[in-house]
Amino acid sequence: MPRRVTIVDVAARAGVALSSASTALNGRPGVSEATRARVRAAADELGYVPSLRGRSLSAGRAYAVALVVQRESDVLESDPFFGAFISGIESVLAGRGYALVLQMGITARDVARRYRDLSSYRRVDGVFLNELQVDDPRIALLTKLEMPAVAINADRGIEGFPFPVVRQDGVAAVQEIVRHLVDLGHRRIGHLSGPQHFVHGRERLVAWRQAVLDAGLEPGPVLDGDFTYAGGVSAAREMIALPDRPTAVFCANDLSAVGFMRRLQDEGVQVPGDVSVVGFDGIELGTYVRPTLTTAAASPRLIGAHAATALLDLIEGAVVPDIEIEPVRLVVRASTAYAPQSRDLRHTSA
Amino acid sequence: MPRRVTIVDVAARAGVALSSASTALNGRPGVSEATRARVRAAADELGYVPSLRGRSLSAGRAYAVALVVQRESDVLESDPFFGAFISGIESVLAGRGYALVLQMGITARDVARRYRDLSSYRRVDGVFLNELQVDDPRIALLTKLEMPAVAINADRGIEGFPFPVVRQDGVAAVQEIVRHLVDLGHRRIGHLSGPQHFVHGRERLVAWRQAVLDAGLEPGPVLDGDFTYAGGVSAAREMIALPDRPTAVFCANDLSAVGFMRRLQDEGVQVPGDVSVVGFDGIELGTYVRPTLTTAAASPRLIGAHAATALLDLIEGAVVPDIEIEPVRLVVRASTAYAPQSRDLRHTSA
DNA sequence: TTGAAAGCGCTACCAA
DNA sequence: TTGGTAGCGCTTTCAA
Repeated sequence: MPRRVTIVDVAARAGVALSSASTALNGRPGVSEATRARVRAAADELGYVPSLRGRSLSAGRAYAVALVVQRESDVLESDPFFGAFISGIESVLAGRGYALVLQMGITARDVARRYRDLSSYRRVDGVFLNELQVDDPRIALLTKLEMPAVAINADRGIEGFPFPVVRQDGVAAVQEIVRHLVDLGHRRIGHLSGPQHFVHGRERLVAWRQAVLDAGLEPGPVLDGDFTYAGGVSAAREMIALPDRPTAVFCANDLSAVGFMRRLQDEGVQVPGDVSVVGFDGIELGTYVRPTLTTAAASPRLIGAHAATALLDLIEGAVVPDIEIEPVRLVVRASTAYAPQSRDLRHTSA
Repeated sequence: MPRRVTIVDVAARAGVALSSASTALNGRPGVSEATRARVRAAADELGYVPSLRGRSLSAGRAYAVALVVQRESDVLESDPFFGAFISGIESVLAGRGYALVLQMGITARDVARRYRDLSSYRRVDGVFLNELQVDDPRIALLTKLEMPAVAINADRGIEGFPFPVVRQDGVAAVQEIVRHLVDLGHRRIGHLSGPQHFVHGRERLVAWRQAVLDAGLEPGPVLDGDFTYAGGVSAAREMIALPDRPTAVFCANDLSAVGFMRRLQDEGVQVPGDVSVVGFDGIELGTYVRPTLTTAAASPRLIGAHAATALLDLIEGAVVPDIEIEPVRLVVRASTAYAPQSRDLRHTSA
């Protein structure tokens, strides 16, 4: 195996000093155009590829960023959000010479340890802060570690949030959802919640309640969910036992909505005949089921791309403003229809 | 910010030479136990963490491995196999100080470029070779690049395959599937295929045909699929138009099976009443749909863990044998039932 | 504008 | 067993 071509070889070939070769190759000012051209030519002829390792040690950078996912091992499987998110990140990193390091942790302790290790070994130059929790301990941790980070959909209310944030508003979509249901004549609109320690779980609950109140209605029952299919199943069981059932339920995400619908149907409750169901996320699964799921379509790929751009800019010393992308939008499909009472009303009033 | 603690500090604190500190810390022979203990103590007191970068440059290793996924951006989303596979990989890497670099490419050219870049920049020490194709060009590429690799479910037939292979046999499961269908009285058993340029696509077709022949039956129609939900939908449309429909169809994977069932049901064909359907993979989605999908459950997490172990061993210079894990096993659920004719037969013969 | 040289933090070789 | 030292490949500072 031939020895690797180094910048020393390039400098020798071009007949210039090592330092000039470096300056020329990196497009830094300080060499004549003639020299620069000569060095570039030499590099090309030799097939020179800069060593990440040498550069990394010298420049004090890893040229890599990390995404730490906190999941039960099998949940990444059923959460299709990540694929598109990662793909968006990757599309940007690749073009800028950075790599994505993916790590997984089960518990919050695991995750904290992964961040600590990433930091102490200097494995990466920055991280994505995804699926934020209320008072997320990672924020203090990363601040302490002085680790550059970009947060996804952090709570809007926090003053002096220490990292740039990429946001896609979901509140307006929840309002659209509720309006859609109200327009269909629903008067008793429940919510299948996500875990309230998640920012997006809480945000959706709060937005739902507010939107229902804004419509002059009493908020329907809140069923506890956890963003999983199984959680949706249990919630349906719970709802069926309720004395005064809602005619429509807004579920905090698609996966739980699908479990919820599944169980309702298995129990003989018609969707949307008896109960309208709405999800959130816009995952493909929502089009596989019957009825197809009315939902609000987020843009994970776009979020990933913007977050990656922001993180690299931040690492490279730029001042990065918060980024707001096009809001989540309502996608009406077949799981929502006129409320049963409403049909009666229309008949009576006709 | 205090200067980082380096091995020089540790050596000074312990009152030994830099080289002895390195030797002691890495557990290499060549220092007395007393010295080793003193160095370790000094390292602890100082909170020393070895720099990956220094070590990386010096040792000529990246302490990272890569998984390059070839997908349309949105397909990773709906292919839940990867989550568990990655989780299995990660569980091993973390314990051995390696990181997983995840890259994505759309076309085969993209993917080849990613491998080349990983190699020329020495970003990683090895790669996983997943979703092998027939005469996969990556094999020659990685061989040329002298990149250590571990392949997943490579074709058994290849002599002198250049990399260690982690295998989970799927052929026996296909035989189980066909036997299961035959036992249910099916005599006309079709196949919804995967792309034939994939090793696992071809293997499942071949195994299906052989198993049907072994049962003394004529292989039913082969419907072209591509492992996607949409492919399953089209195949169902195609099958419905067929003059002589099969009473059972073995689909090359779960995702296409779900699309296939969906369309059949939308067209009024009962599953399993009119047609029994079987998938392959054992993804969670198969339990979300109705009827729940009979399938063969692979073990992506286990495969990932074994592949990671093998790859790290290989990188560290060990001779790594091929690994065979427990075969894929049939999981009977609700999408398979007695063949319609068979019911009649049983009535007549009663 | 160019070139020499000092690190970055570690491993590994070779004397002592 | 120990300690000095030469790299690994690059960036960057400082003279020339």
